[in-house]
Amino acid sequence: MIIRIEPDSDIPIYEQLSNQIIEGIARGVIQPGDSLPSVRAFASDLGVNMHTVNKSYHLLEKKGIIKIVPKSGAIISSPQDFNQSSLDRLKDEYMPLIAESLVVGMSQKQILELVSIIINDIKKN
Amino acid sequence: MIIRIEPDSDIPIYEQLSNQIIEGIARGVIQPGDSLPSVRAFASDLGVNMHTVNKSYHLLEKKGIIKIVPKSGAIISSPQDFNQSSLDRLKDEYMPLIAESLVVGMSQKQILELVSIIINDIKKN
DNA sequence: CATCTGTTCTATTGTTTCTAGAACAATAAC
DNA sequence: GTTATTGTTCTAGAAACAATAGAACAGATG
Repeated sequence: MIIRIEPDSDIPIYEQLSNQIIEGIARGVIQPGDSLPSVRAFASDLGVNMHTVNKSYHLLEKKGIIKIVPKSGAIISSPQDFNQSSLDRLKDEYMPLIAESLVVGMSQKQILELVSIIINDIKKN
Repeated sequence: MIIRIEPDSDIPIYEQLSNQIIEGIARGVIQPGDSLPSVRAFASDLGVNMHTVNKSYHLLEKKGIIKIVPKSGAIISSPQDFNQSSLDRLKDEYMPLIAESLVVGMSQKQILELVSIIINDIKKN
């Protein structure tokens, strides 16, 4: 799995990493049951600090996407295990983005099309 | 227009304010051509610092949503004035959210439904 | 036993966020 | 024309966050 970190981005490194891991799962590059590299190995690969990777893992665990088994590894959870709070959080995160899309002049159709394009782009992998 | 600021949120105040202004425009509570309160008056209303409101205004201007006319006020732009860079930025922001939705187990249909619900919720105002 | 694992602790550095106060120049109001 | 208001700019400080670094621990794996 190829991870691309941009140190000068306004998005924190630990968030970039979390997002790309999520994208990797969505694309099927990583699958439920698979385990992520150790925080040390991953940090070494990416050229970042161990604690930064650790923070990413804990963010993913908070989102319910992986399970960190101490002294063993970080394992991708099954989609079945998602809960209502994840849905509520996602809705809150969609709202400002959709509002901005409307304000910027996009129609409902255009927004749904954009979302469809992104979904299909992910799925065809 | 009612603005609700949560000082203890993990979302910065200036971003909360920007988001709610955007939502207000999307809902039609504020319209293109309308002007926003002065940074001082708004800050006083909200109980925050003038510079925080100022930062919100500049974020909105960067997004192409308002135009700050020095010594005059901040005016809501028309939707026609949006540009390609806004679209690119929005696409980048949709991506991680959609990927997470898929990972968490939502189907394409469910995602499109959620987006539709949010759009209609905004539009019916 | 030795290694590797995630965890925890202290520490430092730089950035961001928020508040604060003051001053400036141009516009608007009277 | 004077006054008040406007957004802008500057310095400054506090607090939180982001990222790095090094060390140590205890449990699992080989």
